[in-house]
Amino acid sequence: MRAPYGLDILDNCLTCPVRTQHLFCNLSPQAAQRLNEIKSTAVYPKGAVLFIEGQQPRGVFVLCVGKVKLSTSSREGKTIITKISDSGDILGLNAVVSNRPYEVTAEMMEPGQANFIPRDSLLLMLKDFPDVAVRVAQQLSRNYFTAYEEIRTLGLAASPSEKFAKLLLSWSSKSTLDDGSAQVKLTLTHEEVAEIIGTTRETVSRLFSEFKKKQLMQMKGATLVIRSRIALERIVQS
Amino acid sequence: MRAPYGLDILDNCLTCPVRTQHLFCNLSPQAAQRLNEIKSTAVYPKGAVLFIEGQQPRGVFVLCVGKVKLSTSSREGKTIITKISDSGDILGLNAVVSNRPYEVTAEMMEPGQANFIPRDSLLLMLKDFPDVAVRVAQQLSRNYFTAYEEIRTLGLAASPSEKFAKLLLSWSSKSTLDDGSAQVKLTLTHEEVAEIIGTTRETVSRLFSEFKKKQLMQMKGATLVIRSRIALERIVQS
DNA sequence: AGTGTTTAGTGATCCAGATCACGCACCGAT
DNA sequence: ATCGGTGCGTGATCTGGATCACTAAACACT
Repeated sequence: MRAPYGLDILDNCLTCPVRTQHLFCNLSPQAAQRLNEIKSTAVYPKGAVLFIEGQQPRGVFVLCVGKVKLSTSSREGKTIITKISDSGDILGLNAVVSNRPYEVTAEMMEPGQANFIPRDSLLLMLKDFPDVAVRVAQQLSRNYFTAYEEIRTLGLAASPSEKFAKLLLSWSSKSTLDDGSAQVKLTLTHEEVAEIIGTTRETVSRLFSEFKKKQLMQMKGATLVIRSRIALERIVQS
Repeated sequence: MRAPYGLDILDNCLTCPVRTQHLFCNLSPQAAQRLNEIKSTAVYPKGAVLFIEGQQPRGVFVLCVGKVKLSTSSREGKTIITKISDSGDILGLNAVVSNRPYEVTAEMMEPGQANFIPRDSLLLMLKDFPDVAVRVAQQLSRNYFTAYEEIRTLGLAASPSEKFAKLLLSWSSKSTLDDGSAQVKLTLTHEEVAEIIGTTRETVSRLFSEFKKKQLMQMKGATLVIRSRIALERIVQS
């Protein structure tokens, strides 16, 4: 991990891995300049809450360092985690653009850093800089796409096993070796995994055992080793 | 229903009920002009398919007349209906903006009419007209919002009864009388309702009986009469 | 009117996964 | 060491809805 201090958006753009088409990269110099004027940077401890479901949108957060858990809860206390964001992600964009309450709660899962852009400034920018507006539209439609994936998983994938397999695949896709195996640092509790795939803690425990027994995966300390993606894909079937 | 022929986007804007903040209304004259140049209008019979899940996006459809069923299917043939669109809705926008395959299949549920705007023309417009880009961004974030609602329903609402109650509420909200009752023309089969709330046809049948017995609703021919929203809201609880 | 086709209602069975109820391992604090 | 807290593993039970298998309407089309 890079030094979390002293980054501005442009630096971050340059240093962030992969994100070449990041929302705020390769903008016109004027837009980039403006962006750096209106943003402010802050450091957050683990457990810090950036915003809460239902709040009026104050602005967007551009995550530089750390992981963020996005979740929604029902009145009865059931919670689902809809996404784990990491560096480069834009949080709260939909709420800001549509001027509706934040639809999720965003909580830091580890210490990190984020740039904050106030709502009004961002909206003004959209009007002044067409390139930014187009970027924002693209980002929104990407968000929509992942939301749709979620809907498919929740609505079509029948069994918890299927959803679990899907989750493992999504994890491993970020770091798959040439031989089809992958290693992922597991930072979530069983409880949290349950909230992602919409089942209970106990079922997740049993899924872990089951998948280990079936040689689909194994644990090395806190590292999850996935044997073969192909076998998992056979389980998913959707 | 108005005469389905001879409408152009601007006419439609003027004649469409409610939609004052419709995507293509109140644009700058130049933008409106351009829009009318690039759009083309067509009439579709019942059952016509505007686009299919997985296809490369050709463009967006602005629905003028008729209802459209948006659905996704899994490989095993299970289908979920994610939305019933009606006049004024923009279909395929996300796919076009993000240049990914259409994420749903769009099928006319009744004869209707739609304007088609080809992908390239639309994307060019976004670059030339910032106001259109902002509108598109807003529309996308609204789409995201409804998708998120869907996620909440699927992920948090436990029982079919709950989801069914939620569905009835969403129907009645469009046409509730002062005394809390509402009448809705039921155009869907039990099968289709099942695909919306993610359960089986049989369960939907039983839900209908159950809700009738509990005095929550009743049928008058093809018209669904909802007694009191309050009772339904008690069932939803989320 | 008659015949095929889609839609609805309902009972009987079955089972995956929720729920409940433990015991145990681990870790940091006193 | 001891103690609380948090997360994990697993058995025993219970149940809501899926599934299967029908019959009965409703409708559509010569």
